[in-house]
Amino acid sequence: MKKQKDDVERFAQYCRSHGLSVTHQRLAIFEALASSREHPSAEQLHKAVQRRIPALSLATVYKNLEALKAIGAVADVNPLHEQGRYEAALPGVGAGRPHHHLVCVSCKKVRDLHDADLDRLRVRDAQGFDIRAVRVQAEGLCPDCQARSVRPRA
Amino acid sequence: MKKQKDDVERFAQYCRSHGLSVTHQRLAIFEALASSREHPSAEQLHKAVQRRIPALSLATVYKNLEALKAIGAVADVNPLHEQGRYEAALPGVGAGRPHHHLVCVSCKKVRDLHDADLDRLRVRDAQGFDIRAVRVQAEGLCPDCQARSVRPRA
DNA sequence: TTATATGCAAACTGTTTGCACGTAG
DNA sequence: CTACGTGCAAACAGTTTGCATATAA
Repeated sequence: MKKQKDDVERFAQYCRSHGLSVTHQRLAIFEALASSREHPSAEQLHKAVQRRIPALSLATVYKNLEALKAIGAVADVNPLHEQGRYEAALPGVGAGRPHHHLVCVSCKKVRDLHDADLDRLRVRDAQGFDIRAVRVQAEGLCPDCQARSVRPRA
Repeated sequence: MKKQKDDVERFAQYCRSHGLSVTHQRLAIFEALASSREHPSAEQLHKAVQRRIPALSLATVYKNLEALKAIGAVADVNPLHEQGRYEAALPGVGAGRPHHHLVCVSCKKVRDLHDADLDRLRVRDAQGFDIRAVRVQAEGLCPDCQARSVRPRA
């Protein structure tokens, strides 16, 4: 496991080439994230990195996650985490049939996607999970946001 | 569109048979949700229903969504909305390759799911979206939570 | 040296809770 | 009549922001 050093260097380069300084906090946060298989929340990450940097503040974790997302070094697991979204599930009423979702990563709009092929998907390696539903989430830009991004300052 | 009356009745029956009273607030909230294609948030729903019931409180909307989820009449679009979750995305480091997710609906654990077949998925009817990624999210119970649910009060 | 990052505390947003009153069954 | 639901206000949790200080380059 000496490949880790390479990764650190690669991360440092990536930051510099994108105009971000390489602080030890930033480095530690990224290392903790990259070596975790937990898809951690900001708080989990904060706790983990505090073992090495006790003075680390939670605000710094948030600011770094934001900065690293902006340069593409970190990604949200989930584009819809800012507020709960609901749908009717009473069989036969509203959205009560199996379906998938189109999600606009910009305005967070969600549209239903009905596709019998996708309904047939099966997961090969469930890692012991008892799977209840397999949902496809297609992420991209909705028509409105595409139009907006052609003329960014409209 | 006189089928709506049937749906209302069906919803009322469903509530009663699950021990929930049928209040006009509850009915209006469900109708608004079932007739929306927006996968609305609690606040959007609140605003929408307030046009008919101006005194409706946001707390009531939340309590109803909770109650209706408990009897299976409403579903979360997204099992991970309580906090942001992150992953490293630097190409080649950590989770920086295309992959999918196993999500435990009980403890919210997320595991990576690598499957070349799933990577090949294409969406048939993108409804004008410019799709950047197609992610499969398999939802179920993780091994730990399965064990727990065998002995509920351990 | 100087632009950027950090830590702290205060502000905000989305959600939950406790309790007095109201209403469905 | 009585249990369940509602509305209000206060409490909470997660996240963001402003500002003085510290640090990378």
